[in-house]
Parts: sequence; C-alpha cells; structure tokens
Amino acid sequence: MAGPLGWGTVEEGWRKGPWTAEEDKLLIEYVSLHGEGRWNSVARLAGLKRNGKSCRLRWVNYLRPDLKRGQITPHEENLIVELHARWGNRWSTIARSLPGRTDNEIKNYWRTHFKKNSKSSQNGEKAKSRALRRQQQKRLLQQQQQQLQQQQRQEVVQLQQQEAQAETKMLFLSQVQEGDYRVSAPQMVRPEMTFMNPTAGLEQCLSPLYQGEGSLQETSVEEGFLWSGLWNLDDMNLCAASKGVVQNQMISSFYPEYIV
DNA sequence: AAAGAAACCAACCGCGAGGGT
DNA sequence: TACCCTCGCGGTTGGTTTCTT
Repeated sequence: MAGPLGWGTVEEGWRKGPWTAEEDKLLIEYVSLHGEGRWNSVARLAGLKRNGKSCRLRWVNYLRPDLKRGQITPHEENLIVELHARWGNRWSTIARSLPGRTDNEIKNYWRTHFKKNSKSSQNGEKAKSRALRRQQQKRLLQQQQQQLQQQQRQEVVQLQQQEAQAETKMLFLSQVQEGDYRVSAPQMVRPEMTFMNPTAGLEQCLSPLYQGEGSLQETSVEEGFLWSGLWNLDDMNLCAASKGVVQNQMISSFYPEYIV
C-alpha cells in the first residue's frame, strides 16, 4: 500500500494510512479504559504510532460502538436533504440529527449523491436509478450477510455462555468452599446491567455487579477476559447488549435464588 | 473480457475555537 | 494578554470497488 505520498508509511515517528486490526484493537482497549478524549496521549499510553488526530478520527468515524452501519435509508436521505437546505455544509450539525451516522459519512454521501446531480438533472436521474439498483443489490447482500452473522453470533454467545457458566460456577463453588464469599447475594444482578455502555470501561461496566470487597471481585477479572472476547465481535451494539444479557442469564440460570 | 469511468469511503490536511497556564 | 495545546470541523485526496461501454 505504501506509495509515493507516504501512504502506510512512518513519517516523523507517526504511522499513516489505513489502520490495521491490531491498531484498532489497541485503540478500542485504550478508549474502554480511559474513555474518549486526551487523544494525544493515546500514542504514549496505548503504544500506538498514530497521532492524536488520527486516533480521534478513527474512533469517531469507524470504531465508535454506537455507529450505524449500512446503507443510508430513504428517511435518512430525506433528512439529509432537508437539513442541508437549512444548515448548508455544516456536516457535524446535520450528523447530530442522524444518530449513528458520522459527519464524514454524511458528507461523503452528499458529495456522491447530490453534489454532482445538481450539475445536470439528467445525470442526476441516471445516477439516482443507478444508486437505486445498487442499493437493492446491496440490501439483498446485507440481508444474507446479516442472517449469516446472526447465526454465527448466536453460536458464539451460546458457546461463551456455556464456558462462562462452567467457569463461574467453579469459581463460585471454590469460594463458597473456602468460606470467602462476602458479597450479599441479592445485590448481584441489576436490571440496568442489560444495557451497559460499551465505552464505559470494563471496571465501570462490571462494578454494579460486585458491591463488596473480597474474592468475588477477582471473578470480575476472569469475566473481563471472557467479555473482552465478546467485545471483539463485529457488531458492537449487539455485543454491548449481549454482554449484559449473557451475564444476567448466566447468573440467573445458575443462581435463580439471588435474583432480585 | 477488458478498459475506462464513476462511485464509494477511509484518511489526511489546514484552520479556527476554546481552555489552561 | 500571549502563548500553547487539544479538539473538532469542513474540505480534499487517493485507493478500492463497481458499473458501463
């Protein structure tokens, strides 16, 4: 990929060009631990050879878990047209009205679908029908992929659930045997755990589960590893919700007497 | 089937605003 | 007040994919 313009190369110590999966992983880990912001410290703290600007952009436009993937819907398209008429090229303002869409995405969409169209209505019509055809094809493909992914996710979640259940039960039992279980049981499961913020950091996500000191907190570390596996699933939104659901199911199926 | 054109999108750049010292 | 740093925004670029001829 490295070209004459330094694409994918290192310049003054900073890497440029497309992000690798490894870099993405480091950035996700950094944000999950420290939250968004302080982008210039990412390089130092996460071991990334990317400048702060690049990290922020990658996170905001690509890695953020609340991003909506896939085709712009007709409703969104109408909204973009309407808001652009009102705000002009204020992409970030427009993006605020379209949850899950980035300013960059909207900007790109506008440029490809509308800017050229305004030159010639004939070309516009042509482009529109082409885009429509393309959309239909993509939608079909997406549907197929989604079905496949959903199937795969279910399998993964089931597997993780089984592993976690076995692991947690072992830990729990060993702690009970050692008489080292100090958490008051009814506090273990809370309804809000089903909708955790994936960017909030592992400790923050886990903290409501464990409200005392003692060895059960070490269980959270074990689950941390388990959950970091879940974190890497493609669809972050589903993943975030799944974590809570899986954990609630996990605990409730084994320890129904502790459910509030 | 191949070549060129068009579309798409990730990433970069420059600039300005805002906050801290 | 001036300077520096960080962040966010809009514009632009360039590689890749898809479509058309």
